Amino acid sequence: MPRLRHNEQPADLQDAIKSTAWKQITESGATSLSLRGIARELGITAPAIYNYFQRRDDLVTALIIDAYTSFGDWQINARDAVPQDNPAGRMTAIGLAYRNWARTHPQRYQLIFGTPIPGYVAPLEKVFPFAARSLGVLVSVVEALRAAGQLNADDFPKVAVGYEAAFSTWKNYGGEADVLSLSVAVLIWSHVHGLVSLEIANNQPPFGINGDALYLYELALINKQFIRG
Amino acid sequence: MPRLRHNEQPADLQDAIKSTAWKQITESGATSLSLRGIARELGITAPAIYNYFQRRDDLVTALIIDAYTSFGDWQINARDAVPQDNPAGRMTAIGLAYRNWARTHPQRYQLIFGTPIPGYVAPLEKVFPFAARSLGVLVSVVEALRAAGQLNADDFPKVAVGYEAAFSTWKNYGGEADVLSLSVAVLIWSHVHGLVSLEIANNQPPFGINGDALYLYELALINKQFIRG
DNA sequence: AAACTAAAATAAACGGTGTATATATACAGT
DNA sequence: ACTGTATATATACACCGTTTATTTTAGTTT
Repeated sequence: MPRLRHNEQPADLQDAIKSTAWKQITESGATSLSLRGIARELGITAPAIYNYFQRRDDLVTALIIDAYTSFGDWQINARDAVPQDNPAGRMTAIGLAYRNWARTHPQRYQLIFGTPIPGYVAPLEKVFPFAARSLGVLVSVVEALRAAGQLNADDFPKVAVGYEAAFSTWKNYGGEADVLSLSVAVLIWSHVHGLVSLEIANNQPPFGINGDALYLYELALINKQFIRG
Repeated sequence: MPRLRHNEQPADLQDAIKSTAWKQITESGATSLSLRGIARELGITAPAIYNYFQRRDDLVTALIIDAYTSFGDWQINARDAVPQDNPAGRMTAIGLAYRNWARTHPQRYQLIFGTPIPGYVAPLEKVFPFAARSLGVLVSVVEALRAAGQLNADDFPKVAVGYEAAFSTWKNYGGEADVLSLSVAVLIWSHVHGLVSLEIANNQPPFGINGDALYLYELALINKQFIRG
């Protein structure tokens, strides 16, 4: 037998390419990510990268998966630091962790939720499991609230006919969450995402409010809206 | 006197460049905007564009200003279609208009709130007046609520010390709005922005909720939270 | 140990981008 | 007609992702 294939041997260069990519993203932003730049820093030629990533977009996808993994870790750790019998406290904890992660890793946040790479569109089938792992933390907290009879979402809109099938996609990746819990989680997610994305992208007009206080106010609003008792 | 300068004569080509840019953005997305592509379609050479826009980024800024103007128009029309003595109705109207505009012009929305152009960062001093005109509509509705004693935001966090000065920037462009009204407007804006940006970017997991119903639910939440009476 | 074979690197090139510089052209005022 | 300037083009540079052909490298087999 000849030389082993990549996926059968320790992929040193593959890791080196990714970490160099992260280094450049951290230093100069995701928009200036370039295969040639990575190769330059590694002392190799650009086409050599194609032995490890068939396209630039495949590298970006790998980076996005790394980012989602890091994000999901923060969410899991934040949730599990609060006792299981306190879902309201867990909700606040993961909300704070959401913003903290985004402010600690703004480039990663942009990579996931922005569109910094020209022409790149994330392949859902590859990224979804890792995105689901992250959102799944919020879903699990909503589920816990529901199980404890503390979820205040009686008048929540029903999922439209024709979309139930799409929910099974989630179940394949993210477990057995209830349809209502998923829907509520998406809306809560959109609230924190709205504030944080504006803050990270610096799109907030420069009449800057106290960011910490405003975010805490928002988390309190979420609790007031969706948690009873 | 020699030939007139651009800004003193009918700027045919300047407009042609912009509308060709919009055409290409609409057809193939903002990420594939290219000066050479525009020149190709106009039958001129790429450097000729530099007589009208000193940099690619200046063209993008002009496009963003156009987009903000269109967005602001929708906001103004939506607000003024509801009687002045019904600020709650006006709030819902501009909320619906926000999403309708984004869904009608997803590329324009992305151009303003996404980062589709590699390396581009909007020059705040040029863009701010037009952004302020758009957000100013929401601010004006919040102001009307406050004036009518219907604004429910007693426990809203105060603006942090050191930021008051930044508020005067807003006043220069956007008028005499109260600091509290501005703060509340930003939070409301972040709510609709969170939902709409996820919808436009297709970042919402594919267990799609009925988008219309969910958005209406969110607008109802906003009314419940911030409007009394 | 030598020969073979396939993986992984390089070299060179293609078509694309934004942009700077130098040059040609067209037009207004004297 | 001449002159000056605005505006076009021509050319070139430095990037980019990607493809092709070629060389090097290293493990397996004889």
